Amino acid sequence: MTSIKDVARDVEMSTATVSRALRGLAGVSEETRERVMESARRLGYVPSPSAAGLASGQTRTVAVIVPRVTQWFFAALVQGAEEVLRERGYDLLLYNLAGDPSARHRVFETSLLTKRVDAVLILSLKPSPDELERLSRLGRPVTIIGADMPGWATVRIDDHEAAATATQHLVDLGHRCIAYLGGATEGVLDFTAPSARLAGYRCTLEGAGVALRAELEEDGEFTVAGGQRAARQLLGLEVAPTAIFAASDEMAIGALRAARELGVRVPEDLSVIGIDDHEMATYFDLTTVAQPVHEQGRVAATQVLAALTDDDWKPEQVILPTQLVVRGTTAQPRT
Amino acid sequence: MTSIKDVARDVEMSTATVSRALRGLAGVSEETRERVMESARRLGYVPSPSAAGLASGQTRTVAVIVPRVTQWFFAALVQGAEEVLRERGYDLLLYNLAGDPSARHRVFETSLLTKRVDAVLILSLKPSPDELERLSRLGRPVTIIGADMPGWATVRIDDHEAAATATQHLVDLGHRCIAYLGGATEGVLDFTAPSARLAGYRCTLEGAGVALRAELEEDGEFTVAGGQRAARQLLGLEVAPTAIFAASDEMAIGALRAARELGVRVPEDLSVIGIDDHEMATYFDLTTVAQPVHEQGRVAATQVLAALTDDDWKPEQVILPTQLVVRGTTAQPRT
DNA sequence: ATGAAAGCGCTAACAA
DNA sequence: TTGTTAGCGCTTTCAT
Repeated sequence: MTSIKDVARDVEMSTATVSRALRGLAGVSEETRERVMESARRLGYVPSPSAAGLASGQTRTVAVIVPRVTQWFFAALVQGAEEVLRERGYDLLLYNLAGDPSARHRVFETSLLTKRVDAVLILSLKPSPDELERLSRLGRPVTIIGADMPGWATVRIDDHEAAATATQHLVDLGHRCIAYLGGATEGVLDFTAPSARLAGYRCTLEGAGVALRAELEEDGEFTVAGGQRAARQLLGLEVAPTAIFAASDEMAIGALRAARELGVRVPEDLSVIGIDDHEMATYFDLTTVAQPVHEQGRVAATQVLAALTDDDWKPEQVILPTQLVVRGTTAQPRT
Repeated sequence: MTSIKDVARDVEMSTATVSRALRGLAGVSEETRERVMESARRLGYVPSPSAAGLASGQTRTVAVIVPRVTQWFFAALVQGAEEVLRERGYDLLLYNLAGDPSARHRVFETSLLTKRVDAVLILSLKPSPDELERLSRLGRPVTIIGADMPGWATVRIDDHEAAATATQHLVDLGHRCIAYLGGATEGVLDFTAPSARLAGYRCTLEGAGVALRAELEEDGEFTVAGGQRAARQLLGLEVAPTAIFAASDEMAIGALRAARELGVRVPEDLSVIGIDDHEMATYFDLTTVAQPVHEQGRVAATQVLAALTDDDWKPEQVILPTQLVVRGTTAQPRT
């Protein structure tokens, strides 16, 4: 394996100069740089990240912690982040928790990350106080996507507003009996979205003078299957809703499925709206509040890299815009 | 940052012994091992992967190269692989090509991989001869998922058989005018599946004494949108097919969408079958030939790690079974 | 069972 | 602009 020494010998220079030339640092004559580059190419030289990391303390690697890559939403975030990282020459170390509590424990507690990565990207997970403590002890930039944590660098949408937009759309159509499909609003595995979206739903209904009914708020676990189960429940109510606002498109898709099962026509008998603009949303003709998923991944990666290079960097809370996308699953209630 | 030296000093031993004790190597007294462990814990010692990598030449990291994480199929493979890697203490470096040719070029050509990972997992990509050449020069274990490449370690399903099963299902139902939705069967971006599935389709039709019609074979690009476009085309034919076999569930979903658009009823006027058993398949009530996606990721990771540890390891071609899953999108043709 | 010592391949501070 | 010289924090012979 050819090392920097081989290149140095080849161009008859010190390894220091070769290192500088290869990394594009200042203080190297143009001629030298070219000779070094040419030699490196000719000899097939590839730098050793381990050696560079050991000597410099920088790994040019970013850890991305994701709840579950198989969910389109998280995968899209990862993809956005990966693009930016790659462009800037950083590698992406993927930690997929996939619902395994021990995996989460290991990543955070046993400081797997120490000395291994330059920065950390946390996708749609709300770290516990203990985990936050460990993260800050890491002494490395951390950006969190989808959480509202003052003092930390975060990227998210305005969940309250997004939910309000969705609910208002239903209200504007004339619906008064509107159910909510959400998820757990507390617990370690929670993130900001569920509670903020629930609040947005409630506020809007109250603003419209509609009384809240506890039995119209169901837990759909943010999955298709959970949404289907919860919607089945809702549609079986004595006073069934004429519309369902699901806090995620996957739950909304589950609701559509439940409606079909029960012979409830959409949008004639039931309107359904989600949040996300999932890649499949268009194929279900689902009305939704779109959020820039891919872009959030990009912004988060950009932010965390900025923290690595800018000296006067301080954590920012970035909020990206959402947009109502009206498709075919919402309509006026039958009179 | 506490290093191995600090621990050595603390237990009044050499760093060599501490290193051995920490890694569970033989030749360390039980008492010493316990003292070392305790001290390491107390001092909050975390080993440096860079240093270990530099000294040992092993990074305990595996590169996973994936065409596009946002596609459920690939994400599920990644998740399967990640589980196994994590269990065994390996990290996963994700390279997402996402259709960016320069990304692919960079990963393979500029040997981003050299000195960085112990092994490589390639998901559903058929490396070009040039890329194969580079991979073998890596001198590291490589496992390829979804390709049929004798001499290399591969994990896949029998694509020919899967396609035959799907086609035969339609034939058995009485269909004679069966269209095929596939993808490019050549080019660098191709993998084994498209051509093998097309062949399985053709063989089965011929076996059933049904004449092939070129206009019934369409390119759906293995995406929902592509499938929809291609199916629209097929359904507009003068002699339109009574059934469509899509080589992937995503294309099948596109076909369902096209049928709905055109007022073609499924399964009354048109039967649709896919391959994969995509997570959404059940919500579309899609008949399909299921393949063990997650499991293929696990097997591939297990295989590549075995190569790392077993001395007498040689590349194996693993083929995992598929299974017909009949749901509601296939039925007898109307007479 | 343990230790001494020589690197692994690079970066960075200091000199020249 | 370039070179010299120490390491970075481990692992791994080779001794003992």
